[in-house]
Parts: sequence; C-alpha cells; structure tokens
Amino acid sequence: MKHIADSTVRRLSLYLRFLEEFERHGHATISSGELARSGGTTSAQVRKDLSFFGSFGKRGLGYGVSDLIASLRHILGLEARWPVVIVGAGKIGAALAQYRGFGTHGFDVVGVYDTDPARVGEALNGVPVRPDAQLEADIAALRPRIAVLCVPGEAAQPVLDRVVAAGIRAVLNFAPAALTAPEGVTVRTVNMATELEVLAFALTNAP
Amino acid sequence: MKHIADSTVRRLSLYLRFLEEFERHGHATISSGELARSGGTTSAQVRKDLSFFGSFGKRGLGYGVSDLIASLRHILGLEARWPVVIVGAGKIGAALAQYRGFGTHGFDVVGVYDTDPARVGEALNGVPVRPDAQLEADIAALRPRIAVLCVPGEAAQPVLDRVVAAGIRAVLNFAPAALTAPEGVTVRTVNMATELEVLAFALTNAP
DNA sequence: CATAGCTTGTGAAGAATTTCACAAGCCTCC
DNA sequence: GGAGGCTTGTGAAATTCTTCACAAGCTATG
Repeated sequence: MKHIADSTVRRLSLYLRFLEEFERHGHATISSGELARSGGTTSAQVRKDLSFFGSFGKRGLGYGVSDLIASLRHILGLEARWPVVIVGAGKIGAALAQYRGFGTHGFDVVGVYDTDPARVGEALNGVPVRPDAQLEADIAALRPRIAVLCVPGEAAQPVLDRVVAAGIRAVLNFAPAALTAPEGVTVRTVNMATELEVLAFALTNAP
Repeated sequence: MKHIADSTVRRLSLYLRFLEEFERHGHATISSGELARSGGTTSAQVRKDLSFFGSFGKRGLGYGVSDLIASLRHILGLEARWPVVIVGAGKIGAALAQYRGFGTHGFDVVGVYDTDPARVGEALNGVPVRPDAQLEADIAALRPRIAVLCVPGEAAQPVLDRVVAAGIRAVLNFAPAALTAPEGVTVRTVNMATELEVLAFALTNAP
C-alpha cells in the first residue's frame, strides 16, 4: 500500500472523534464540509484523506455517520482491543493509568511498572503497580503491543531498549527525552517543554 | 517576517533540548551533523531551520553550544519567563501542576483552577487551587499569557472561550476535544486517543 | 602564506502535501 | 422521467517542505 502521511492518520483520528460526537447527537449523515469545519480543515482535505482507503460516501448525500465510524475504526486498526503497559507510576504515569479514555477507546492497561518499592502494590484503576524487574516477563506473558513511557528523561532510552528487546513495536513517550529506536519500531514523543515553547514562539511572533 | 512552519519550530525546540544536554557534557562546539543525529533529522535540515533566523555558526567549525542555546532561546521567546494558568485540577491537571519541567523551562504556574470545592484550597507544588469563578479576575490581575486546559472534554470549549475573552492568546489543551478559537489565538491540543490511534495504525499496517 | 580539511549557508531540485476544480452520481420534486 | 441542487472522488495545479550539492569561509599546519 502507498505510504500514508502521519498528518493524514492524525486527521482520521480527529474525524473519528467528531463522528462519534455527531452520532451521539443523532445525526445520520454528514458531508465532508461539515466534518472539515469541525476539524479545522477543508472539505477537499477530508475527501482526499478518505480516498486513500476507498470510497465511503454517497454523492449528493454525504457520509453515513455510523458507516464512516466503522470504516475509520477499521482503517485505524481499532476493531480489536490493544493491550498497553505503562512504565513509570509517578505523577504522569499514575494519572494516565487512571484515565478512563484508554478503556473507552479500545486500549487496555494490562500493567503498570515502577522501580520504587513504595509504589509497587498500589492499585491504579484496578491495575496493580508491579516491580520494574517484572517488565520483561510480563511483556512475554501478556503480550502488550504498546508501551507508554512515563519515566524520568534519563531512564527513557534504557527502558525503550528493554521493551523493544521484549517485543514491543509501538511506544508513546512522555519522558522529556528524544529517543532512538530501531527500524520497525514506532515511537511518538509528547514533550511538554516543546508544546509550551511552540506557544511561546507563537506569542513572541504575534502579528 | 516570512512564515515559519510549525515543524520547524518543533525542531528548534528539540535542538535546544540536545544543546542543553551537550552543554552539560561540557562540549563547546557542535556541528549540524551531530545535532541532526541526536534529533533524528539531517544536517541540511538543521542548517536550513537555523537559516530562517540568521547565521549562527562558523564555517569549518560548527556552532558554539552556548551561543546557539542563547540564540535559540531568543528565537523561541524564552528570554523572559512566561506565566501560565492551569484550568482543571483533576488527575492530569494536578500532575502537571506538580511537574518541575515548567519551572526549569521558563514557565511559571501562577494559578490552578477547579470547580470542585473539595479541591479548592489544596496546594499543588506551592500554588493553591483556586475557585474556577476566580479565573477571569485572576487573568486580569496576574496577566498569564498561556492557559493549560485539563478539564473534561465537554467543558473545554466553554473554558477556552472564557480564557480567550479574558485576554489569553495561547492555549495548551489536554482535554479530549478539538477546539475552535478566533484568529490570533494559538491552540495546541494533545490528545491521548489520537496518539494511541496513530500507534495502532502503525502496528496494523506494519511491514 | 599556501594548502588541506572541515563545515556552514543557501539557491535549486526534488518530494510530499494541500488545494483546486470539475465530471460523475445521487436524491427530490415537479 | 427530466431538471435542479447537492456532494463525492480525483486528476492536475499550486504550495509547502525537505534534500541536494557546492561555493564560501574558517582553522590548523608546515
């Protein structure tokens, strides 16, 4: 299949958010223009994004909301649930472990890990915090597909190397560090400092 | 000034992270190639990114680490400190309020707001949680430039409208909602579901 | 001072992404 | 059943972003 741009995938995810909203409001169909307005893009962009994967609408009518939701969920790979491990049960890790959004979006937290014995044993949203040393064995046993890193910056690369060695191929990194991973491993980093600095730049260079 | 791409600004921020690392390790100069390797890009990209803002290196030598740090901090607008308010003192809001990275990167949390009377009064990292109703008055008095939204999805747009009306021009949104803001207001949304879905897509369409 | 060895800064080329614009198709209403 | 009014899907054009490639310039060395 042709390569799909990262920006396209993010927009598809965003469309899915809005479609779910539309469905809750009882709308049966939606046009590319309406979807575009919600997502801050253009109708041509919406149609082009979808066209990479097929043809989902009806000319003159628009898209069936629930059909398009199903199609997007299929495209994004959300038909099965994805098991996830969270490494690091500090402030951010604990907050994420208790975040309900994981479950409602098809992701199951199957393990939370920490090196601090004081935190081990604690249960976060029903999932007990387990010792960091258990990480490899648990990945082998529970086969999570995604690891979420919430460890201090300097620990992030070593932990990444460990989870990759244990078979993980997708990582969401909240540690303030830029990571390098082998070919075939997808890493997304969410860096608070960078987000704030982009805002500072925007404010500094305001019109 | 010519328009600077978002991706360029994010890379500048990333370069700054690495330069700080290099400086801690005692390196005095760095070449575009070394900086590129750390940041997962190319030397040409590094030089092009910097060239939008001027000429910072010495041919044959590279860049002076501390000079380039100073230049980047100037470019990104990090020479002064930026006051920030956090709206929502739930799990994520509280975790952020206690995150040390704000302070070390030049951002000061001057207020945390919540509607829940049980949380009001609590002090997070020295900053007391104040009643949500106080938000507008405090923005007028303390003049924060950035608002971080950690409220439930359905509350995000109303809160955004309020902080914009009160004079805020830059918003970092952690609520699971896509927001619309008037011209001149920069909004960055960090959406857990989208990040995870991009990973699910990558895993589903793995080679 | 001339040469060798690096590395920057930058036009130009190339690639990727977004926007345009329009034929094709569906529905409704007369 | 034909006309009118919408909306999709998609090549082509336009724009934006990245990579290439090389002249220019700095340092060190003999």
